[in-house]
Amino acid sequence: MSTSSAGRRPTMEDVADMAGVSRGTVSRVLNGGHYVSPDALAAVHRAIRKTGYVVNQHARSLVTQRSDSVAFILSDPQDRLFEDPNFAILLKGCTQALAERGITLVLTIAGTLEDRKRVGRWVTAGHVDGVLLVSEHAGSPLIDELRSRGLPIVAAGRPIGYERDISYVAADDRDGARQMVTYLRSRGHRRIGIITGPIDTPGGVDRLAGYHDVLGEADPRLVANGDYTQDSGARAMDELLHRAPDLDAVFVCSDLMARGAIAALRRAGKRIPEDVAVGGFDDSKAAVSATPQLTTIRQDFVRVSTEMVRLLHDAITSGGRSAVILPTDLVIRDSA
Amino acid sequence: MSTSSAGRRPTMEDVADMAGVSRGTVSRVLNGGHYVSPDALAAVHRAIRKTGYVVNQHARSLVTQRSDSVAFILSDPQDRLFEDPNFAILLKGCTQALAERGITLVLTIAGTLEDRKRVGRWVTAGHVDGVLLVSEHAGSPLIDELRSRGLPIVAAGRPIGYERDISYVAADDRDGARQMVTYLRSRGHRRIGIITGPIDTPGGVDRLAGYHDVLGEADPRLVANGDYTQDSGARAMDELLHRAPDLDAVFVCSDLMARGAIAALRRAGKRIPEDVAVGGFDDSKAAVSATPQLTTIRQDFVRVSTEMVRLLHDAITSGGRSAVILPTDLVIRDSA
DNA sequence: CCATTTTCTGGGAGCGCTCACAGTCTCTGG
DNA sequence: CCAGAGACTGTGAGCGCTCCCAGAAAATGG
Repeated sequence: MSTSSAGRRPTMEDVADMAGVSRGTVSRVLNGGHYVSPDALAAVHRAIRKTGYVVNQHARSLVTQRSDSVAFILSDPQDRLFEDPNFAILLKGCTQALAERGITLVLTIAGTLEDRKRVGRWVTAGHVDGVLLVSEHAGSPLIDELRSRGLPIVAAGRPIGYERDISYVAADDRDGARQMVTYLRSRGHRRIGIITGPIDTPGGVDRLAGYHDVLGEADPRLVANGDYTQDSGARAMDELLHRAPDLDAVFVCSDLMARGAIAALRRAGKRIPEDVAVGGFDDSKAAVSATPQLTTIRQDFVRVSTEMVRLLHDAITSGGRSAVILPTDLVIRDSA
Repeated sequence: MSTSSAGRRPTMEDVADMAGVSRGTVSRVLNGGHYVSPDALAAVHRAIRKTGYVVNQHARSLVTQRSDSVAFILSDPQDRLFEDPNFAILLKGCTQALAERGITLVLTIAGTLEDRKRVGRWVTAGHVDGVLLVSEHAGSPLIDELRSRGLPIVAAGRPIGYERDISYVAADDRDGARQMVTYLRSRGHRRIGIITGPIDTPGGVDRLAGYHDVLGEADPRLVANGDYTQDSGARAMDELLHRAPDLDAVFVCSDLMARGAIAALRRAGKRIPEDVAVGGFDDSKAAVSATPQLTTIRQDFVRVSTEMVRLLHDAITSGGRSAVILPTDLVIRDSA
């Protein structure tokens, strides 16, 4: 027992001594095992098992300048996202896709401004090699800070105001909205309302833009705002019914809001889809569990997550930025 | 421009040079600023701002053996938890409580066995100083691995089989169940059924134990198992109605399952609470949004999170383990 | 006034790893 | 039989920080 003292966590040196080789050989074994003789390889593996050696990530990262981790930063002030089943898919998808590349995903929440600062410091201190940004609202100082450090970033959804600066993966919100409104019109509806998402989110502005693409300027009384929650959908629907009692269809920019809108329509004595047709967006679980089942727009979140990871990996290894827009599809069910 | 080259990220040395002091002084400023003259302090701060210096966490951790981060490990094979509003409260609470101590919380998901291995390696490599364990099922190799590395651990909920080994914070499930069943009996119900959670979770076994505490061995036909999902609650209720059509009350071990059970009871033509009284558990949002509103058992998750963080912090700084059991309260609404 | 204490500073050592380089040893083919 | 090309190994340097210690400078007390 000359070198291996009691409480200390074993180092490469300990492993090397036990295996009768040098640090360098142990390192080679750990990093792929090339140019290592079978004997040495076996001896090192045995020594690793015996000592219970685990690499010291800090020492490794200090020299490699890499941590093999990326952060998934959630900067939604509310916890809206946790209730969104699509979010869980996105998170799982990213975790999975990164794991395949040997990278660990860690999620940090940065709801408050103070959180954002703390997380910014944490991230720039070198804990991660890159960042996946989710639901970052316009004008957040976090993006600027990360950018100034040269940290690779990929956003989920179009990062308003930063389209030319950071990579992102987004569903084609605008086209999805166009598809839905076109479909509603093709079914003979003429007074088509819209309940939008928050106007500081891409899903808010782009889906509204798609609506206008098809209908032109339309009647401003047919436009109401929501915030993606079920309650806000009901409230916006009430408003719409009040302002435009003759409306015969409504495009609701999220399935959850659509549920609220349907409840409000029912309360007003409207039948769906006979009196008012309802179109949703997301094709989340809420779409099929609603009555009637929602006609909606599907976004492929599994695809979004794999693309995000691909882009981030590219950015980490070779730099550069790019954007990917994924198609959206109309899913016809019973509500329209 | 002798030292500060272009692309390189600034080091303490750069800051020291610019401020006209030594590395040691910069380090002192960064770590509290004691024994530093006002002049030097100002100069260093100025240099830090000018260079945009951020500490290299790997270099620091390599010597301090600390990372000032802790992991929140989610090892639920399903994504059940993401739909649980209480989970969001727990996560936010822990993040907040840790932030107050200058520690960053990162969440990692370890659903599959492979994930668990990867996360185990990641954690033991030194990325974090401690671990908050959520919904760890009995017999997971993760606990053993973390324990063998001497990593401080605090579990949320009683860690079955590891009660003497790792710290934990739990609500008093057993007493909560007792309160509910006692209440149901006090309202005149005599055939009281139970829909349990998974029997490999503390919430599953302890709430059932509380039920038996009050009712003795009871009729085995009155016991059905669920898995905390709404659907499983409905299925278990159907089963119960089939086996014991005369039951006049049911204690459902989660609010979400209670919603399912209510739906099943309705389908069977039962009125709630007149024909069958229903008691839930959790006092989640689901409890108040249900019709009728659920009589349930409240657990204070904010308190759970602060206690978990306190215990973990103690464990990190001074070692040792302990357990905290928090009281649960009966909340009477309309379903019983 | 000098002897102490207290404040403040610089620099060496070393945390545990990777990487580049200089070797050594074996196996080819001419 | 020897030159050259592999295969394999050990070692030094250094990543960027903290910690400790020695020493200088300033404040204190008798």
